[in-house]
Amino acid sequence: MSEGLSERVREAATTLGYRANAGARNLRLSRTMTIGLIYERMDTPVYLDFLEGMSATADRHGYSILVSNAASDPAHYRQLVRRAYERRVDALLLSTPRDVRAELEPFVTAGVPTLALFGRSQDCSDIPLATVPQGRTIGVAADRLHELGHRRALYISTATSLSDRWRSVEAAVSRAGLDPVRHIVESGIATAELREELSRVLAADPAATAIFAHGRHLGGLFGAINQLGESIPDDRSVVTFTDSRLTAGLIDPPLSSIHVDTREFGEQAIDIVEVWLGGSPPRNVTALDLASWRETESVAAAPTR
Amino acid sequence: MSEGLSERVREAATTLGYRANAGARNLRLSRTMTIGLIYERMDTPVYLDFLEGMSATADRHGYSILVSNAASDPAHYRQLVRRAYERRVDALLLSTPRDVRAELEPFVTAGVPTLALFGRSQDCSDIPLATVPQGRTIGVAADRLHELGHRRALYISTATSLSDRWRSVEAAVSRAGLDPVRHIVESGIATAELREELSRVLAADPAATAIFAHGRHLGGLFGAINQLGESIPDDRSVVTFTDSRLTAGLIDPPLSSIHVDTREFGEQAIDIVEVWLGGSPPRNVTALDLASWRETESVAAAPTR
DNA sequence: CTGAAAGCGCTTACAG
DNA sequence: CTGAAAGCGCTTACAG
Repeated sequence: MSEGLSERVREAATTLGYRANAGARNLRLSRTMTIGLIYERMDTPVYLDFLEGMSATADRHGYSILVSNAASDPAHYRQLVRRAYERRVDALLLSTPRDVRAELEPFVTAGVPTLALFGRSQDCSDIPLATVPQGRTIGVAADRLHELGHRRALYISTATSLSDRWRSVEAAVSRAGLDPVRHIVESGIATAELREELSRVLAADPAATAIFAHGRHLGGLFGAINQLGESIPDDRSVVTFTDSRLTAGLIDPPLSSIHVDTREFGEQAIDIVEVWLGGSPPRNVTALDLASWRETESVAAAPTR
Repeated sequence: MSEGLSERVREAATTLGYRANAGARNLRLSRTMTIGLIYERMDTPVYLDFLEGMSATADRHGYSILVSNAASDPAHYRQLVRRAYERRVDALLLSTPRDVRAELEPFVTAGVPTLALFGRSQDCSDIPLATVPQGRTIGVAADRLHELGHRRALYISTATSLSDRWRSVEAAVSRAGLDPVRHIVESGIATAELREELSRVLAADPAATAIFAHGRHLGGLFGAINQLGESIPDDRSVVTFTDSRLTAGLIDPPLSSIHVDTREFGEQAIDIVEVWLGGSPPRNVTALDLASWRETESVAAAPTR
């Protein structure tokens, strides 16, 4: 075939608008160039950061991402896993998988890369996990708070958490020489209600001058502190977790945080999968060093009695 | 075939773990049961709300969603459109398409449902658009601010916006009897820098007691107001746009807003596509009535001189 | 009613 | 080097 001919064919293809059918090609090559992502829920902007990172690297490797959301429904989660298998995704990323081991069996049997993210339940303990351990960084924060004179730390969160952050906080805070206390908040509580609840908690515990809280409880916390006539950081120092790039611009001065680069986490998750597709499965748990302590004006010396 | 046999076959299939290959089935049926979603960027949590709504309805109809992100790169956007075509998505949702008309041609020719979201550039004016018009609601807000004694409204935003909100604000605000002024912010500006910039703007314009600002500029705005020793709502009333469910919990008291139910928008976008797949294309622009005025303590009577 | 064949749109090994 | 055939895993129209 002459060079000129090949050129003319190419030209004709462009003119006629021929575009190869990727599905047909992939059927022939028995792959789909598709990576499944199943979210257990979509309740924090951090998931968009993650998706952005994933999407960027997957794109670069020619993969497309099939996202879905179980919306906190375990049965739905299982169904989504089955669907992902029917679609023969080349790899599956699972946000906090819980009680889905049976549905994952076809993937495991077929040797399809299947990676748990953020956390996983007991039954899925043989499914490789990628996480960003925050214990060390929480330790840095706790030490700093102790240095600033704080002696009692309050951790605010909902009850269930597969990533089990309370244990990390409790351990790190005790080690630093502060008393750890926990306040459990009902999941999905309204901000106004949370404000009242935290007002009582704070009023009853003036010694808890260091506070760790998650993004979704920040509004209620600020409201409570305000309502009590207290202020940040004069009366209470506040630290938050994995703040999203997308919400950072909402608070000024910005909060001190156990920061996690979630976008980068997304990129590295795909890297792991990519290597796995190349034949090397990851270890049972891959700890990504993506957490860092970010100190801002929301943290200061503990008030003197 | 006896009923018992059919039952035994079904059983055997389950035991052996047989799951039909959806790709092969879809090739035969020349469809993919896949809907493409291309984001021009992923810079607000609102996009996760939208994705959640889309995902829920698409799921219900048996469709999967292929998301991608052009990350503000026009060439990348065009490439993603080509990729979506190669994958033969059954329908394509485009967040603010701009200068991609040529790449959309194969979809248009093939009669594949292709829907623009939020806004579209001039060249894409024949691609049906779904939006949530906010003019009326901005009018309600403006009237309310006038009623509260405000006479000058400041609108803060970046320069480019396909949805062109400034025109709506300008028109509505003037109609209500307030002077509209605009302050253009550099895209991607840091919160601290924005705080300084807005401090100067506000100091120079004490009469602008009503302020309209987007989520990403709120931190800087709060900082500026604080820095000037002013407060909300005593000195300035603040209104924001399409606040995300995901960030609502971050601010207390909550902000007044031109609220848009973005999750529902996602659901209805899929409904439109679903009807289109059934044979009825939508009108050139579908205006969804999903905006509402939410008044909170961030808005109050204008200060008396 | 049952079973084999054709075909969806590709790629690749193979014969000419 | 070129061209026709086989096959990826399904569904459906068709012959027996």
